[in-house]
Amino acid sequence: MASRKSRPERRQEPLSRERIVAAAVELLDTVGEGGLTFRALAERLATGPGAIYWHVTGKNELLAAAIDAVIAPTLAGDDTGTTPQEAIRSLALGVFDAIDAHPWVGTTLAQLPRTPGKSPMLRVFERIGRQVQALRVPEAAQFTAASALLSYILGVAGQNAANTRAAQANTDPANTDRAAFLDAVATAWRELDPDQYRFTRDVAGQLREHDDRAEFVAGIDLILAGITAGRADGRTRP
Amino acid sequence: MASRKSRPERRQEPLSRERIVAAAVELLDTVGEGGLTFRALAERLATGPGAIYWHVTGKNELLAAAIDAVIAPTLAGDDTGTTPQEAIRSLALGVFDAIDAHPWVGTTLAQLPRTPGKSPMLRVFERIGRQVQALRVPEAAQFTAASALLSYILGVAGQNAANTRAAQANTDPANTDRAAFLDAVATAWRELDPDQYRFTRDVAGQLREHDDRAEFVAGIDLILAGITAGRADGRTRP
DNA sequence: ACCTGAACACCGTTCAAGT
DNA sequence: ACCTGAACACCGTTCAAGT
Repeated sequence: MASRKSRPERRQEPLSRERIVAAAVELLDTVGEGGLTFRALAERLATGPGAIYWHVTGKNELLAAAIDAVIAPTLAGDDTGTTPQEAIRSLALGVFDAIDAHPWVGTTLAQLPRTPGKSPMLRVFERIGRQVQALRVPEAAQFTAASALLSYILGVAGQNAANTRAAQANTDPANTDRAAFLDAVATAWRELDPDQYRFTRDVAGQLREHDDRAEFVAGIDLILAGITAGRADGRTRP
Repeated sequence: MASRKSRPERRQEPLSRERIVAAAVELLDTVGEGGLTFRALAERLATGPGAIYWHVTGKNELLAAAIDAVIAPTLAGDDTGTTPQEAIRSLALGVFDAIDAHPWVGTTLAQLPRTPGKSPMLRVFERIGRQVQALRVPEAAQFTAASALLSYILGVAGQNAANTRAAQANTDPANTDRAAFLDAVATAWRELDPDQYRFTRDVAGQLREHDDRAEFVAGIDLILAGITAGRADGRTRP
């Protein structure tokens, strides 16, 4: 009685690369890295595992696309009107925040080759490089400077992902209490052998008031200071 | 006739954690990351897959132990009699060379949590930290400095592993011609859209005379310069 | 105490067959 | 052109049963 022709069912939208990647991101966010399975993905998309292969060559490409979907938006911002240092800081923080929100990104990101097009890393590299040029770094040193910044960002990304995973393993998966995790690490560090781990014990206390994000920018500033060291405009915070 | 009691067969040495880890390293070195399988490992040790579990809790622990076996020896050196900068450089290069010789280390290393004991990363952190203290970095900044250096090292490790893998994928697995790979990347970079990838195209030429190892130390020196910036003894190369 | 190896519960990927 | 889902060739891990 209601309607002559029933509307097309919601779940019968045609499959597409975008829908698949979106579902993959959702799966990764909710179930974690181990949860991304062609079978689970197929079920979520109300189809069979084989269907996905028509739109995507395999799991590697799917993962790369998922990472790209999460990282690319953070690179949309505009750099004009700020100092190069500020631009690099906000660029780096954008990547940091994206990884913080999607911890699974950090795990894989660091080991994607910096190949053209495919990898979002090349876009980050390019953006950093332009600011390095704006810093008037001599041409021969530009590659080194941009690479160092990118490597640092990737290193922190990996460590951060490892920490989130460890935090989730220690407590129940629902409770990602970062502070409690840091406390546990600090306590463990303080119990290390004083002869073998003098320094680690010394800095264990600093873990308590530790802010991952602030620490991350501090590292960026350290590298920026190194890049501009010995120059008239060498101050990092202008 | 030869001997009354036959000597125990070579392959019947009892299983032990060390033998298992050694076999795992060998497998990883020869067949790569995907080659480390409990079945393949069991075959190499002339036993069943289940036997391994009596000595090792699972694959994660096995991988961590394999990494430890490769990294730990590089930390054996003595730091006395050199400047802190030199000590940090040689420490970092030790890790770099170990990863270069065993590319599979780079993939996993970056995502091991810096937990006590388990991870070789904590030992590296400790060693770096001591030299940071020797650099007379103010106490409040020591953690940041040591963390930045470690993150950078881990980031390069991951990138390096990714590059070796990409190089092996492009050419036949036997031929890990790094130079040819860099050439291919340089060419690809030069073909990028000039509007979108201005910087990357600019530095593509530098890839040709690029030396991974030298580039790595240059980055370390950049961070060291940042750490000591603005101080009387601020020069990195004394 | 230590080893064996079949069995369990999964994977990614392929591919004939359908529409 | 696009989808289906059974089938293939694997995994890590467990565990009864052996010595």
